Amino acid sequence: MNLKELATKLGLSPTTVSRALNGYPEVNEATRARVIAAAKRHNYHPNTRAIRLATGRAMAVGHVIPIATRHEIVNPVFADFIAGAGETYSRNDYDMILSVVPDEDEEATYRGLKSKGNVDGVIVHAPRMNDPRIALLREIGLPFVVHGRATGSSEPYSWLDVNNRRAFQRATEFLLDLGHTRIGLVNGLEFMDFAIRRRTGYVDALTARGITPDPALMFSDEMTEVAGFRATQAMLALPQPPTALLCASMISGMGARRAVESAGLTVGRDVSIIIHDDDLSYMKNGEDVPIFTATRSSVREAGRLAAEMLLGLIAHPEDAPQQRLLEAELIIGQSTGPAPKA
Amino acid sequence: MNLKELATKLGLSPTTVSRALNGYPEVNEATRARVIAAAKRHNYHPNTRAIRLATGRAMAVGHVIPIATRHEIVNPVFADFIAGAGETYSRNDYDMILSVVPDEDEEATYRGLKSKGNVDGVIVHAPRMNDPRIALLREIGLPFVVHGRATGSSEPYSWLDVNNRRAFQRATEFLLDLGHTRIGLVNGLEFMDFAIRRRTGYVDALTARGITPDPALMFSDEMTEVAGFRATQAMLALPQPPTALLCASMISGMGARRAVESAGLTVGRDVSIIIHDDDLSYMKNGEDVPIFTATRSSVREAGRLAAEMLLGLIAHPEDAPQQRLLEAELIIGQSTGPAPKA
DNA sequence: GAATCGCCTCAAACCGCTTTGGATGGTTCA
DNA sequence: TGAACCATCCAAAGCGGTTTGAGGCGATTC
Repeated sequence: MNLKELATKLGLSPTTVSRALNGYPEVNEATRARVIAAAKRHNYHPNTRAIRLATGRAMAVGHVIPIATRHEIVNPVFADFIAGAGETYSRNDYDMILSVVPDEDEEATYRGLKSKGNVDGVIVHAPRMNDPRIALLREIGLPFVVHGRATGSSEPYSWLDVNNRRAFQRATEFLLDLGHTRIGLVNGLEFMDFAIRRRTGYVDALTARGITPDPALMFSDEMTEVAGFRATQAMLALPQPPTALLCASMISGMGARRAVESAGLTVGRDVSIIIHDDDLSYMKNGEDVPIFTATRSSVREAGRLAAEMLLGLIAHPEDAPQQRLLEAELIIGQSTGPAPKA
Repeated sequence: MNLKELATKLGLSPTTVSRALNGYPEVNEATRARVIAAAKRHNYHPNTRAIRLATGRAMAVGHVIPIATRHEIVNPVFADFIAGAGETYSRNDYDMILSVVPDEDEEATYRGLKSKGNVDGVIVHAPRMNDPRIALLREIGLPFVVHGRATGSSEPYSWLDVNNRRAFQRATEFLLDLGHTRIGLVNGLEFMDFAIRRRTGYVDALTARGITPDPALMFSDEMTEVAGFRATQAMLALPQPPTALLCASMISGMGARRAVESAGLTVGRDVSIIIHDDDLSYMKNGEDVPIFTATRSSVREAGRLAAEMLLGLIAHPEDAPQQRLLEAELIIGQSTGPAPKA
């Protein structure tokens, strides 16, 4: 059933039927009702491809997921971020199209998306320092929202981020208040913007209390279980091992836990651990009582909001770029305690 | 730059330019070369929307990710599966469109996808027993491949699955060979097809050795850390606790580990653990020596293959349904050992 | 009674490509 | 030498909608 058939069946022209269904005012309300009823009865759904060609809009947004060719790692937060964004898109009848591309093909992918016209805008994932994608997207004129920020970009652009610096600063202060002074950092890769900011927060908090950050206590790697394990194991082997750790994610925190326990120590007593918790649906940090003390911010909610920002931008491209900074909560769980007496 | 402009610029008709670019034989090779050169020079990319309307093909496949409204859990294997599938799609110039929908809206989503014509086929995720989606998709005539199988569906359909029964059977046998007789099962939700099959494999192996499966040792829940923890904790509190566990995923295995260790026991000595390892990129089971003994099958590879099957089906809809059963490897890690002497 | 005005409706152009059904001119072959 | 045949190219008709510009028509105004 297409528009023309429906129109003939109703004894109307396609024009009128189209207008009736799309809520244009120049059609009699009685007629409109009749048309809508018929459309429902005949189960008429306008062909998306035709709408897209006619209107020039793609009614779709792109998410380009870069795969680091070296590590081949898909960041697990994508799943939840996308679930959140997807909710927004469904509500607005937008499609979400995902491109999984080796990071060296990213530029070509964005250009293709624009020139072939299959999306109206994109979400930029995993921004790095001085991320070239921002200039690129502005150049080719594709609306975009960055999930995170890109230190080093001068011109304003739209982004949505968690206050990573503040979160790790507060977490560090919390540990300091508990009497810890040897605090280790199990950070993500430090060319990623969020990791840089977290490190800054950590360093700032230490410095503010007169503690000189010790490079031997700062690790930076993929946020995997194994990497968390290795970093922790290395730190625990030091002459002056840390009594507390800041971990970049739930998963690296689990690696840290394994290292602590396989060293015969107990988490929360011998070694305190604070993680950053993205509140992933399949990776809940305990139930009533959180397993880990954590800085928490829902990445799913971030997905929802970022998608809304993007749709807004697409609807009003002339608007100024939007920014939104979310604060993480500091939630107390079972993995932290006072520093052990020396 | 569109086709018509390019044609005028070349002094050719749109027809010829289109044919030249699409490799049709009725065009002089010299002309073709000239056209291709001009297209490159002017950075011409055909408008996807127009192609789609003209050809009637969407050049896109859909992945409908159901969100269980009750738990709101996004299965973490999606990320890797989709990364794998995405590779296949990119190579074939297909778009991947993701719909994240509450499971009660699933049927409407599939129908909409078909009648609005935005995809040429779909991948069905997370099949359950007697899954209604199979009949639905056949009815509406949308090509599909199921990731997994749906016990109870009579008519043939295309699927790609891991031999879950066999994997868990072998894992159980391996534990039996090590002298374990009290073996616990920390399974996924048993309305999911894969969970049913795993349980069958486990039960079969026990029965074959004359051991009656003990309901007190069989748990079924979401595959989360917390669920793994709880199930394990409950079993360890039994008068006759298990000396070995089969866990449905790396994540539930981590919960199990936490429970074992917080009971003051040691994994691999007091309690052996075997997990199923989907070989997720961010959740590697150790490096040289695996952390967990595991049945392993790469879900990313599964994504690649399933996508290939689907594209084949779309290209040749008349072909008979395809099936493919992947075998999981049993890899030995540090989490298993002989049964402790009673 | 003619002119004006709103309200509805329609025919036709258009979006940018593919594809069908010729047209053209040069070759080949009987 | 004329017919059949290629090889090459083009005009035009879609694909299924949206949107512009133009009426038709009954009611109102002067």
